Amino acid sequence: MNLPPLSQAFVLHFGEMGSRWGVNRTVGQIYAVLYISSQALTADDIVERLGVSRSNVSMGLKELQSWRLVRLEHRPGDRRDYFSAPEDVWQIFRTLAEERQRREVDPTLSMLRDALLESAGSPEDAYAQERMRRMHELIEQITEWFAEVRKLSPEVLQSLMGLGAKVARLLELKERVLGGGRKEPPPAIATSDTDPPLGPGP
Amino acid sequence: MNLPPLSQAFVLHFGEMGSRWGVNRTVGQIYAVLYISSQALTADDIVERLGVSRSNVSMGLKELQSWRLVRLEHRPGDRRDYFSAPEDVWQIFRTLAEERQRREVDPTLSMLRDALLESAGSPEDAYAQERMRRMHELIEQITEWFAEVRKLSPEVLQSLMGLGAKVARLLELKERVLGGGRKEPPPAIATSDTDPPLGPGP
DNA sequence: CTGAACTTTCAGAAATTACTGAAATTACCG
DNA sequence: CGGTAATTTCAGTAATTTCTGAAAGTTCAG
Repeated sequence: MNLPPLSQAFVLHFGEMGSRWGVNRTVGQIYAVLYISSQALTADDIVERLGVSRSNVSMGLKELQSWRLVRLEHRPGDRRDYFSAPEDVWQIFRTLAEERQRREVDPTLSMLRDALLESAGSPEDAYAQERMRRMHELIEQITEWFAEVRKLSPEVLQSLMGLGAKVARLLELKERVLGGGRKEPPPAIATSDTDPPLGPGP
Repeated sequence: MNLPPLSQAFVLHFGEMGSRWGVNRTVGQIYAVLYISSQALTADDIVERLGVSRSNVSMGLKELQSWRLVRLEHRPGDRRDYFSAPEDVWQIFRTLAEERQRREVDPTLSMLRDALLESAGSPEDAYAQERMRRMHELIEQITEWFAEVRKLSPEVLQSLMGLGAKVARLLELKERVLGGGRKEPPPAIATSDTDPPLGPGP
């Protein structure tokens, strides 16, 4: 590996972390190299910095492109592909969240929806189905919330995050000022804690 | 695998998904079996349902315990260990988020902090360090926000999620009502989009 | 103690995943 | 076209991870 010391530490760390994620070491390292590079790099630049095979880099870049985490560009009079990682960290975060949603959450939602349409053929399955319903409900709620939040500009989002839990106090404020002018009526909100117990299974 | 049809589909799916996550197929399946079970199960019950070795189940349960996703209980007059998955889906979500924070985010924050304390020995490293600073900033902000949000009760949290992006409008409302009575002064909020460009590297 | 019931550990086998170099393919230039 | 510079694919190998059965460990009743 051919990198200055700080960069090397960062790249090695991303290699390790990559594995805790859905990507392999090399993919993590390639992304790290691009993230801290001040200019776009060719695949051979990356080979040179990481000391892995050209084909490995090619595959890694392809995977990073499928995550929309790297961008491909070209230079006039140069046939090579140049790769770079978008700079805006908020945008990176958003992209990551979207891709994970697509890869991890959507298939699960879809499986749960299918299972909820079937009719249970045994008491065990009936109970299982009820548990799936609860999981489906949760995931759908979080998914919808996140889709909404994605519409906010980074500025507003940052303000909200800056407020942190104080947002909860805003909620009370709203109640006070607008006097419960919500779409849904204000009866006690159902929570998992207050859901009726499912009762013992078979 | 010895499970009724709906349960089996769910368990198989969790096995697949487990791999996209940081856990292996068996661990995912064990969790799934416990999640949809109406009562606590012994390790041998799980062996029976999944058709994997006893030792594999033992290791998987240990891992799930380290994630705080399963709970161990005992019954009077029975020496065996009984395992169950907590019922409350919100609590499960919270636990997952906390563990991932601990395993994926905290080590990265720590590495970044260390790197930011060093002094860069080359122009490349100086640029890399600046990029790391931006990443550190983002992660820290999101981490703090999440720590705040964790303090909210599930009820309030659900209300907030129900509001979705409408929360942003609350923000404007607050400005209007309270007239900018914030801790921090209200100059334009710095965003990644408006950060000064770092300029070309070396 | 002893032994039965249960759980954990661990070394090696099996399965999976990652990586490489060679060959095939693509893109472009003259 | 033919040639060259680049990228991609792929079959085989290397490395890693997962899984198992056997052995060791633990707990508790008698």
